[in-house]
Amino acid sequence: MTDRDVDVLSKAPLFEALDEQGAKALRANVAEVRLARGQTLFNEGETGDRLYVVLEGKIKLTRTSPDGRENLLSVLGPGEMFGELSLFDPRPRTASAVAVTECRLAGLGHDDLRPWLTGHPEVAVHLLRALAQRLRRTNDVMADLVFTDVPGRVAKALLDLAERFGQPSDVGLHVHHDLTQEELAQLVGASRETVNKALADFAARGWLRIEARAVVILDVERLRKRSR
Amino acid sequence: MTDRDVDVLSKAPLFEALDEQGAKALRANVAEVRLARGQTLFNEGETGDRLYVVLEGKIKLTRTSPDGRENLLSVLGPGEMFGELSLFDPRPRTASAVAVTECRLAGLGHDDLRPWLTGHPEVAVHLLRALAQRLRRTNDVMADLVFTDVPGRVAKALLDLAERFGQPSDVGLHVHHDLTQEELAQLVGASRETVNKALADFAARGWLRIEARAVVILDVERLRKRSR
DNA sequence: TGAACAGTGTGACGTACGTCCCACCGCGTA
DNA sequence: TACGCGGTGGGACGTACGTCACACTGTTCA
Repeated sequence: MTDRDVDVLSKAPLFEALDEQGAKALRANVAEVRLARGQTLFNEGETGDRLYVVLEGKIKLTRTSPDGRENLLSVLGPGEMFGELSLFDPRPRTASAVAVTECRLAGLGHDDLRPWLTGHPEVAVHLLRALAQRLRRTNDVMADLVFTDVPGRVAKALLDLAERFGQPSDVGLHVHHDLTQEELAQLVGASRETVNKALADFAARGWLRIEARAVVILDVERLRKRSR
Repeated sequence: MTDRDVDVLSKAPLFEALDEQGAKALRANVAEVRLARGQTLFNEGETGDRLYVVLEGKIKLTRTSPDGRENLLSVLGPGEMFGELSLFDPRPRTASAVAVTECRLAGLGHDDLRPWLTGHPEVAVHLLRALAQRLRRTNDVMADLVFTDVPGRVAKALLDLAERFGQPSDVGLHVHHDLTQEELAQLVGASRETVNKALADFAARGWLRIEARAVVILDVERLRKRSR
């Protein structure tokens, strides 16, 4: 594990609560996992009690409806944690995890983590806070599904991705989200075609430029306005 | 606090992890709150760090969109907990709590609870599990919003309410949900009119009977099938 | 060099559901 | 008795968005 990895890990809610010594001890238990683009880490319905933190690359969490349609819960980048639900609540996974780009993950098993939860209350409290934040975010997304139209949701999704993966440049805010328009559509709960049209419309207005698996946001303010 | 209240409280995830002695000690800190139908306990945007458990009656959690439209997150009955997000993650409340029926609540403040979180790891772990379950449920609801049509969501909502508030009788499963059709509509993310039509359709098919703020489910199986 | 394929761009068409209406019913209050 | 008022029932109409269809591009693999 590189220094950079250690740095990324320390930003995850799980490690935030630990002092240098504790973090070091916990790090000793992580198993590193590497995935190629498109490779799946685990599938909906499987049992599993491992939690992961993204070290490098991007992972998507997806659900499949009975009739085979897909729904993208979220896209996670470096420092973000997932898979913890099955750890706190021992049930089959309710989502699949698939690599959006080549990526490296830090994995921690139930047995490695349990002593930290029971022996270090600060850790549990930090995790409670992290889950509470997630619940809030999820409720926000739900409200958007009900109240906001597809272009609005696309705008919001882009801004969210920009916040986490965006890189400012002289020409605009470069968001290399690595998602196909199909995946973007699954993320906002719409069809690929309507998402495409929304993007084309934004581009025609000069708010952004479309690139392969990326957009360059030219007018953040307009986009933000459209998202509400 | 009556014996019945003690019984109800003990089913809340917060108390589940405690032994008889611990539960007794924690109960000593609860403040009882009474609300009349329609009365609001707290509002979106307010600060607050109290957690509540419903002792009797029903509470709804609602969010209001910027343009004034309402969204009903959930309806909670006896034994169910709410308001804990602001306790774990100290931010303004993101939903309002309003009494759907006359009701009584047990309230616990941050200061009363903190020692239990840090001193009794089982409590924190139980709460983590409760939040994980909530997150799973919320994700389910989100998937329904994307994939299921309004009648399907209505069917699902009724079955969910039936599971929690339903009382079997000779004629059918009596679900006294205490919600107006408007509230039901806000719960499933649809307009009052379409929910009404869905209900009328179900009734015409003989799957249920509509009553004031209640339904009697006559054919659970058909309704379940329709919900998928 | 071409064939196959994944991803994108765009138009035509159908429909589920929202909005706008109004009628009706029961209930409390003047 | 009449009058509002909150809630329900249900029709007419518009539209956002899904589905289908097809053309176009760039990339990979014979």
